Amino acid sequence: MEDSGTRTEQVYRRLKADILGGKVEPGSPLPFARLKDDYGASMGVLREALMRLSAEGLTVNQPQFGFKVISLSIEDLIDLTETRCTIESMVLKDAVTNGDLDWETRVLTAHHRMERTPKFENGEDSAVTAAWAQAHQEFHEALLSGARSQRMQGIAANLRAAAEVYRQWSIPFEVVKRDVSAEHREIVDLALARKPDEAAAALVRHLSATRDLILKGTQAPQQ
Amino acid sequence: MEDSGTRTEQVYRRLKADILGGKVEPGSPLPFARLKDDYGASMGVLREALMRLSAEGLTVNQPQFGFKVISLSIEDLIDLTETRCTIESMVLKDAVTNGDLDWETRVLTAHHRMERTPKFENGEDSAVTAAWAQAHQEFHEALLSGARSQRMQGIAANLRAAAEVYRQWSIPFEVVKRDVSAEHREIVDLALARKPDEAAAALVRHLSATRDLILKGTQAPQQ
DNA sequence: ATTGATGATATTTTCGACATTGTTGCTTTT
DNA sequence: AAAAGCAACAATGTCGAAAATATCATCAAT
Repeated sequence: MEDSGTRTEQVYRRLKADILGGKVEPGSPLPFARLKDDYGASMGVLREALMRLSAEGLTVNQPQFGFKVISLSIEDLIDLTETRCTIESMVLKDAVTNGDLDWETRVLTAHHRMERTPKFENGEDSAVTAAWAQAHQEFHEALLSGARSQRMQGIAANLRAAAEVYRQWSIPFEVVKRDVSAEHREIVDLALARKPDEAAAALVRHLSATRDLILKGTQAPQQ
Repeated sequence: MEDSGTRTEQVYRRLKADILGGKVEPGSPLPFARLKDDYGASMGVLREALMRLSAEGLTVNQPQFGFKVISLSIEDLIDLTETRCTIESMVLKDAVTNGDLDWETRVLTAHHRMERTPKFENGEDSAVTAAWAQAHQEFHEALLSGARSQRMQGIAANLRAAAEVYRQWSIPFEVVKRDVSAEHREIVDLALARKPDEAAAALVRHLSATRDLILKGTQAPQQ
C-alpha cells in the first residue's frame, strides 16, 4: 500500500476507506480537530477531501456545522436500492450489448480474482476482509465497464459506494445462508452469453436480496 | 452589482461568469499567479473557489498540474445529453404519475415565474439574464420534484448543472428561430394532463433540440 | 549532433496563524 | 421560571511563507 499522490489525495482515500470500512459510524460528526489529529493534515486539505466526499454523497456538509457521515435510514435504503436497480440494470444491458473483448476479459479476471480472495478472516466471524470488499467492488465495476456512457458508469459507482456503507453496517446479518458466489456466477454467465435482459434481471435480484437482508437485520435496531 | 458575500464567494462568481461567458478558452490552464493578479485574492481563496468549480465540473484539477477549464468535447455532449434524456424522462414519468397537488402548483408557479422573467437584457444581444437562467433551472427542478426518489432527483440535478456549461456556450446560436417557450409550455401541459410518456417525449425533444443547436454551432468553432 | 544529466526557475501544494462568524449552553436578571 | 445576555467552542475566511514538485535551459559525454 503506497501513499502516492498529494496529501489531499491520501487523506481523501483514507477517509473514504474508513467510511466504507465501517470505521466511523453513519451520521456521526467529523470535527476538524479530531481529524487533524487522526490523519495528521491541516484544515485546508481536510476541507478539500471532505468536499470531494460530499460531492460523492458519502458525507454531508451543513454550513457552520461541519461535516458528518451520511445517515442511514430505511427509506433511503429502499430508494437507493431501487435507484441502483434502475441505473445498474440499464448500464449492464448496455455493457452486455456493446461490450468488446477487453470487457469480457476484465469481467472474467475480476470475477476470478474475487472468487480467489478469502471473504472472511480465519479467526474473525463477522467482518468481510477489506481485500474481498475491494475485489467485490472491482467486480461490479468491471461488469459495467463495457457500457458506452462514461457518465452512467460514474453515477453507478457513486451509488454503489453509498450502498457499500449500508452493507458494512449490516454485516452481522450477512452470515445467514446465502450463496452470493452463485449469484455472481449467474450474472457473469448471462452477461458473457450476451443475454442483456436476463443478466440485468439477475443483477436486480442480487441487489434486492442484499437490501432485504439488511432490512431484516434492521428490524432489531443495531447499536 | 454589489460584491456581497465572502471573498471566496466573489471570486467564485466572477470566475464562473468568466468561464461561462467565454472569457477564458476551454481547456486553457489557470495558473495561480495570473489569477492572483487578475482577481486580487490570495491562493487559499482561489483554491477554494477553484475547488467548488471543479465539483461543479467547470474546471478540472490535475494533481501537481493545477487547474484548467474543462475541455468541451462533442462526444461528452452527446453522452451527457443521452444520459440526461434517459434519467430525466424516467424521473419525469414518475413525477407525472405520482406527483401530488403541491407538485402541480410548484410546476405552475415555476413556469409562470420563468415566463415573466425577461430573457435578454435590453441593450444586450447575446447573453441571457442570470435571473432567467435561475428561473429556468428552478422550472426544470420543479418539474421533477414530484417524483418519489430523492436520489434520482439529485442525479438529475447534477447532470443538469453539467449541461448548463454547454448551454451557456450555445447562446450565440440560440438566437436562431426556436420557440423555447412553446417547448416548455408543451411539457407543462402534458405533465399536468397526467400523460407520463408524452410529457417525457416532449422533454426528450427539448433536450435533444438544445444538443443539436450546440452541435451545429460547434461545427464552425467560435472565436 | 543527439542524448542524458544537472541545476535554475516557476508553479503547485501544504501548513499554521489569526480574525470573523455562527452556535451552544450557562448564567444572570426580572 | 422564562427571557435576555454572555462566554466558550467550532467552523469558516483570509493571508503569506515554506515545502514539494514539475518545467525548462544549460552543459557535458558519447
